[in-house]
Amino acid sequence: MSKKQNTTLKDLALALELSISTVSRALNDHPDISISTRERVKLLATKLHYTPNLFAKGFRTHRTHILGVIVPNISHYFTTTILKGVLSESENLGYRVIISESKNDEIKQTEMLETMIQFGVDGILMALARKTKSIDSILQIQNRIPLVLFDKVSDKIPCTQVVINDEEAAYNAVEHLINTGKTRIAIIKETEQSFNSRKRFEGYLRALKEHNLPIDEKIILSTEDISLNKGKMLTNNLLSLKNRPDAIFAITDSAAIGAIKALNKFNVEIPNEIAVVGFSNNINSTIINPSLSTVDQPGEKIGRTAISYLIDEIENPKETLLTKTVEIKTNLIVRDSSFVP
Amino acid sequence: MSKKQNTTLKDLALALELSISTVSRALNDHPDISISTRERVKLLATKLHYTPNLFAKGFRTHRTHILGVIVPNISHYFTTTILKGVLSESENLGYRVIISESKNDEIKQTEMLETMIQFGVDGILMALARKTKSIDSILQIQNRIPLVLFDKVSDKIPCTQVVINDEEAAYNAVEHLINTGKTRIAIIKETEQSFNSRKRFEGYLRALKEHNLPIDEKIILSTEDISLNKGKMLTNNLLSLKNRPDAIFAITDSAAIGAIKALNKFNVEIPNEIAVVGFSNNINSTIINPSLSTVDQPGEKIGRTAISYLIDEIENPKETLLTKTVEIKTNLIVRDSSFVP
DNA sequence: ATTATCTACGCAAACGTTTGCGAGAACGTT
DNA sequence: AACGTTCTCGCAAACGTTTGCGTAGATAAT
Repeated sequence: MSKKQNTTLKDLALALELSISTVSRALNDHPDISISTRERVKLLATKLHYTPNLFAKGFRTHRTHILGVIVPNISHYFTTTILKGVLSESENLGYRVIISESKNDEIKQTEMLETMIQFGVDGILMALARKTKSIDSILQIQNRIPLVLFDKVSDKIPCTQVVINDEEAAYNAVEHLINTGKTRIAIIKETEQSFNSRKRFEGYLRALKEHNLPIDEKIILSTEDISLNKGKMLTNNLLSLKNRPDAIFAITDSAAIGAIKALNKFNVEIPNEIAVVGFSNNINSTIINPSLSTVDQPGEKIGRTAISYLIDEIENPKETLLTKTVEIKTNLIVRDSSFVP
Repeated sequence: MSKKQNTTLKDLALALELSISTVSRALNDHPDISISTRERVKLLATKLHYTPNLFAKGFRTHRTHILGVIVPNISHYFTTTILKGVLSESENLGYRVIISESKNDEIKQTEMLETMIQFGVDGILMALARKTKSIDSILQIQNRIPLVLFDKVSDKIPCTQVVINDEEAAYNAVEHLINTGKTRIAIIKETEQSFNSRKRFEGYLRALKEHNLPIDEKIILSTEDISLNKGKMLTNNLLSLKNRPDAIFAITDSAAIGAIKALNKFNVEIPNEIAVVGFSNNINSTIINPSLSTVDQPGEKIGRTAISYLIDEIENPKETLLTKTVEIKTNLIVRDSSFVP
């Protein structure tokens, strides 16, 4: 009904007795326009609540100021903290974000890349779906628009990648256990060689080696799809060992919580008999009893830096694509599951 | 480098020796164009991977096929399940979604409404920020584009609102406690009269009345900002009562978990001495020990129906704005915190 | 005085699509 | 044979913005 016509450049031009092009340049601070007229134009523009028509603009400049973000699963708490950073940073820099879930489905993932490009996003930020094989479609995206990877990354894709220092974080976690007097530390990890799992395992190994502790295959457990239940089951296996471990480092919080549940069930004293450390700082980690020691991943910071790199690449296009890994520091949060007063 | 020019209507027209307008109409199934040419055009279009330039299109039609979604906090698990539904349904119907967080800040909320409109969204879906006062700005939005509310709604805004049947859900939860033999049921709710809290309280009262149980003000507890810690504190209060309750109905899972933590601390047997029921079916509800009985809110369904109503309004504009409340059924999940074999 | 340089602005095309209007061809009607 | 319809299609304008180019006037250089 109230058609609330937005004011356009034409309106401003008419009112100021200038040409449309001059008004446009004035608003964009083009040096061809004298300072005085620039100010005159801007004054009226704000007075009339002029806001540029984003379509006409994007239509001309092929820039939409919209970013695409693809995550495997939006319900993971860690993901949402990243999204918080993504949203706030991009809004600060004048961009909006459209989000999609790949559900760890590679087909869907490439579909999304396509439609996002079709929707004209200026750049894409994504965490790879599990077991992403066909790098091709992703590489194709790259000579269309900038791409930045985070969390789930791949060194086969030449772009900037924002991750945490998995290896060091795991090293610190295991070292912490060693410092509390533990000498036989089990690990629960993924079989499937995900980037994160591999790095964390390396950190685990380095910590043991540097502290001259033996590495025992029997307490290095792997599972295909790591989860709370798998954590439980594998912990049961550990408990049935003749030579039980005195600590468990689980590569993910859910597995760690499963471990605690299993230990609780068999009345194993935590952390005295067996300590537990997880990874991610889920909300759950304070719900479980005893509360879980874990590696905190600063999600917001990851999101913010990933976005800032992406926007930088959009606004200052580089000639060559190169892999650049940005590592965000994590920090260990010690709680009751590993705390020895 | 490889400028990968997208094919345009012009290209098709040239190749087919037709005019641009005919090609356009053919692709849009305009009756003026003969079926045979329509097919010819479409064939070549798919062969050449023609995809319409969304900007030019939006520029002309003032339609972007982008929806705006505003939520108070993206990190709430319940919110993410809703978003799952929102994303999948809108993608099915050919729309994309841009998401923003209001952080329960009313100022930010109205800002976001503004910039979303500026970005040309076709419609907006939102959950109100807590204590939203100035309905004005929202009403203003409404005569620009369609608006649908979900979860946190207000009957002062004439639009369709998708919510759960709070009253009935609470009724069922309390009735369940009564059926297990409980007769003195406390409630932990919000003071601030949020829509949800009020409705759930009404359900609580109705359940007691219909089962001829007395209503005792001393076990009706309220808090301004409901949380895990508040749940703990209020439960401590309940425990210090001479006449303790034999069950607690907390209006939110976090408060219920706080209650369980407090009960565990004082070695109160759950559910025999005091049973607990929460509301939301957080992930946490299975982490806590004993596991929490709670009301499951089908987030995905809420998201999907909200989106489908929104898109319907976009594609079939109504003349008059009217309040229409759509209630989604919940169901009670009984776990150990209230289960009596 | 003539020419070159600079400043400040306007003209008009272009981006790709949709759409009102008009018009030729084919057909049937009288 | 003249006329009215219907079916297909093309012409051209329009959406709001950016931008290459042109240019009038002012200033500086020769």
